[in-house]
Amino acid sequence: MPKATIFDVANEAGVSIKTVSRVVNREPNVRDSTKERVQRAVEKLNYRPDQAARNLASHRTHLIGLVYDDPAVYETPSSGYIIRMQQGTMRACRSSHHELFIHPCNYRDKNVGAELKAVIDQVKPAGIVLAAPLSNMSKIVNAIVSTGTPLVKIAPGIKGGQQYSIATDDREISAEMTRYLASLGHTRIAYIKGHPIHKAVGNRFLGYQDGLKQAGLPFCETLVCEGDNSIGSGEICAEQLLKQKDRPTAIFAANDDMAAGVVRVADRMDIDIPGQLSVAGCDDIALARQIYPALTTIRQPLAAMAERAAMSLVESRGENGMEIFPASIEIRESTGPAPTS
Amino acid sequence: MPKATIFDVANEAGVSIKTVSRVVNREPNVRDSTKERVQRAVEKLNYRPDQAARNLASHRTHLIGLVYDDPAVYETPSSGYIIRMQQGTMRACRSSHHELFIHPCNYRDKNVGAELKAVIDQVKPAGIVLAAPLSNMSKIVNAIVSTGTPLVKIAPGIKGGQQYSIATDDREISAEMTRYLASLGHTRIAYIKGHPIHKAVGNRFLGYQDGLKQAGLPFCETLVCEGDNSIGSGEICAEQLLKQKDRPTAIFAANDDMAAGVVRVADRMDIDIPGQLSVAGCDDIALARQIYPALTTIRQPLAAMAERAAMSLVESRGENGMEIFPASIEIRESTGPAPTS
DNA sequence: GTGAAAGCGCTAACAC
DNA sequence: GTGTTAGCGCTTTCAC
Repeated sequence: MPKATIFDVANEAGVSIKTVSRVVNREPNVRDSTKERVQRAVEKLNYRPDQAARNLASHRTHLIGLVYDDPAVYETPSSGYIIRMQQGTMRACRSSHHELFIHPCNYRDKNVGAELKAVIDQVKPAGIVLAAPLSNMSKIVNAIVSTGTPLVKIAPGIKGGQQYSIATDDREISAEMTRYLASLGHTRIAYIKGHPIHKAVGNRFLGYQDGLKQAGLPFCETLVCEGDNSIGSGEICAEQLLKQKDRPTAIFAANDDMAAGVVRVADRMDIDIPGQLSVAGCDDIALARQIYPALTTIRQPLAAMAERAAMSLVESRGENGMEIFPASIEIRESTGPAPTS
Repeated sequence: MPKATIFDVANEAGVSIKTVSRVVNREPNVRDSTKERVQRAVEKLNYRPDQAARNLASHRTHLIGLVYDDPAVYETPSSGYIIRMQQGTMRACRSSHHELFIHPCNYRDKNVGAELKAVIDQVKPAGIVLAAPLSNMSKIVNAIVSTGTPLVKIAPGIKGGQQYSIATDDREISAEMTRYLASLGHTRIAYIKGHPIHKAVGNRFLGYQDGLKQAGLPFCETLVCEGDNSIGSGEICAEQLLKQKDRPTAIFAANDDMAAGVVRVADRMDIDIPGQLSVAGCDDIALARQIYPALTTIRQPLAAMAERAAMSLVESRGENGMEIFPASIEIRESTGPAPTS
């Protein structure tokens, strides 16, 4: 049988197509009895509104876009972060009958703005979920905003902006992790900073300094190193940190990938984790549990955050402001008491 | 200025809308001079065809769907595999002005078939790229085929079916890996099988047996263990294999995740890799280089395969048959000469 | 509460 | 080669 249209349903129910449209779109002003009659007809004919027609007439679609920086291009395969975001947005899409399209892009490219505009213009998504670090780049944000498409930013790292944001309390939880390491007896706690372009990750460094102060430990420049969020940069930083004469007994990295790099170097240098060195990461991506020893890390509810972001889009309450999701410390195998040398 | 329509362009160029349509869609039978005139008008008015209208009139979209099993639900985060596929299909989409929508699904669910049909019905994608192991499940394949949507299967593991397939020479390359291990002096080479639902991974076991035979080594039941493609199952198998009195000196796992599990167990049991145990995986996902020691593995050009799949869809030559991409052996840190006990 | 009619901006079929 | 004319299946506007 050929696909039923809105006319078939109207015929079957003995009403006009407008009434069918009202019922299908849950608009008010339809008598209950009429509504029921229409719903029966819909069932009977197995009617499903045609999206393309709907899109054309309404100038909107049921597509949610997830826009993120594509790390693959730069050999920093922190895909765990992205996968978790995808899962969250996907969950929201499923429950709201939307579909998800993904658009990895490269912020280093001069034309990202124009590219994004073109894509949005083309797809006409119902909304965009914008992942960090793109969410803290005005170039990107403005390009999306200029299309008039609803936007939610994930972990923009800063308060400003007229868009709704979803973030975690990076600074506080990082302070807590630092205090936890101090509580294990570590006094030389090193820190590996992330890529400076990523504002939210930058907040973690502030938290590290807070934690040090709260634990009564001095901040020491030589115990800080700057990576770029990749495993490779974690390795380079770890080598630098661990070849010092008075080397740290704990290293806290601003993300799990860099922490994994530290573990690789320690393995290679035959430094026992956590016996001689404690390592902590941040994000709790899958990798944290895949390596040995499994990483103590900060669990960010990324999927939940992304799901919330997508839901706020489909519910399209044009909120602004920021919602904070609580992060938590996940203690695994890579941290332990400071060595008693 | 309001968005230009095909009428505006036709006016500007002094032709009919059909001619504009021809030029925009690169159809033949347009005089060069007319074509140029139209193109100038398009430029001038910055005309971009409206996708929704196009979709409605043509009953097609410019969306490519990537359908895969969502491992997240089952705590087997082998996301590396999926990410590589996404990258490949994305590349094809970019170069052909398509967008990518992703649809993870769960083959264990009774209703996947209906769900897929509904989604396809809704989105009307130009084509579907179907990842393994879904590609070897007739329930899934038939559901998609019944919608009439072009389909390309990735690594279906078997020849049959009327759809175009893209695969690697799993069996041969696995034999080669086995011979490589034998050439290092290993005589007790264990194998960890993958989940039986995954046909392509099953072929690797045949290759292992081929390789053993070619190297003149006996096949030994007690050196074979069956996992489910997850890290956790790799750990369980490794424990079983390594607690034997006459334990293997090499373990070849049917995928990288399980190989990573072996590495975790060896670390825990203080077995040196590759000094006392060589470990080899398959797929070359990012994880293979993220752990220490980095895994010797079989490099599958997954992204290239997925890209080819998506391209064949947008070029919509209704091919069938199977295209084989060559895999290669990637020697890293986890394999070495057999111990000379 | 409900319906009639007018598009939305394109593609497809066919005429010229 | 090029143009004409119908739709595609909805939403919107506004009248009743």
